Amino acid sequence: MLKLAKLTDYATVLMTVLAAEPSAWASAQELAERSHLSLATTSKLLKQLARARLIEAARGVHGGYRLLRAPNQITVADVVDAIEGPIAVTECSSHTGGCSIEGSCGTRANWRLINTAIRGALEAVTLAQMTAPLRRSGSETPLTFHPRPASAPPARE
Amino acid sequence: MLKLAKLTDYATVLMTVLAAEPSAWASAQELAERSHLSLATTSKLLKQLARARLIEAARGVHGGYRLLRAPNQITVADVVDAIEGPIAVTECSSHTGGCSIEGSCGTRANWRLINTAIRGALEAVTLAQMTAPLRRSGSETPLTFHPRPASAPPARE
DNA sequence: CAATACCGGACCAAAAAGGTACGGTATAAG
DNA sequence: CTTATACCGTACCTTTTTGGTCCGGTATTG
Repeated sequence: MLKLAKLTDYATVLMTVLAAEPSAWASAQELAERSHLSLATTSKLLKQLARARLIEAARGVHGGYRLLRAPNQITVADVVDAIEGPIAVTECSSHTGGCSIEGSCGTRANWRLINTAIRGALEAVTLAQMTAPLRRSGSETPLTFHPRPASAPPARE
Repeated sequence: MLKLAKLTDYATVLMTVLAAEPSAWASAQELAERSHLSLATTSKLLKQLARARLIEAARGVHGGYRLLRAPNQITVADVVDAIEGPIAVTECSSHTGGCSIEGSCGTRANWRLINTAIRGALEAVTLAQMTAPLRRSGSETPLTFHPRPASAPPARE
């Protein structure tokens, strides 16, 4: 468990499809086909992604959607935020109050840390990396977690 | 979002309560009171934790529960596993098959990495740390994520 | 044998997630 | 200026998951 919503997963698929041709407009219809999702679901997700300002929308005959930032400037964390809202592993890991044992519970701070670490893991992977089949530099390539995703990985263009 | 179940949160509370006196037996009744949870819910969770071999149970008049390992040998990941089952951020991040776009989707490997990183974050925090109010060595203490925790491996049995 | 306590499920209600539908509005072509 | 395309907003419904409770059974102690 500790899984994220299916729709979030779908959203990342859509985003990677969009990342394949960053500057071209693609209609919801097209994207639905390419991602093997229903048009209705696709539309719903695209709307949410547009509202979160990850993609931009254009109406009209030749309208559609396209990324608003370069694939290496969009992280998985961005997509999760867009669909599920801010990450909060536990009730108390983000906002205070609402927990009945607030006073006696000394674990809040630790949850916050865990939360931050998880977010870091999601921020460490960009769309550009998701589209690339993963360069393997060994048998297993552990995901190194840098608090800030600084450098741009080699986009396959 | 990306939150873990409330019951998992409760379970960690129970575990920290147990960690306060690692060698003493405590009945479900007692634990329920100390954790401010209902007896029914407490029992259910304790049963699951016992089945996962994180705690041991003793029946009879002076029975109860207690930790099966030292507080610094039990991680948050263990508790999550016990209550929610193995961590799997997406459908495809653990087992193969079942995904309709399995073939065309090049993101599986990356999800696996993200999954591993998240698990690492959960494995990096032990019960002992959860009970301690967190030693702060600065303004903010970021949780350093080591892909492989050297000193305290999870090693479930 | 009686009181204490854990064991194993079944069960249910509430909440969340997944998915669909529909009336509305902007754009561009003819 | 009409029409076809395509996004927009939101309401709606169905299914699944989650949270929580209850009960009959078994082991242990005195």
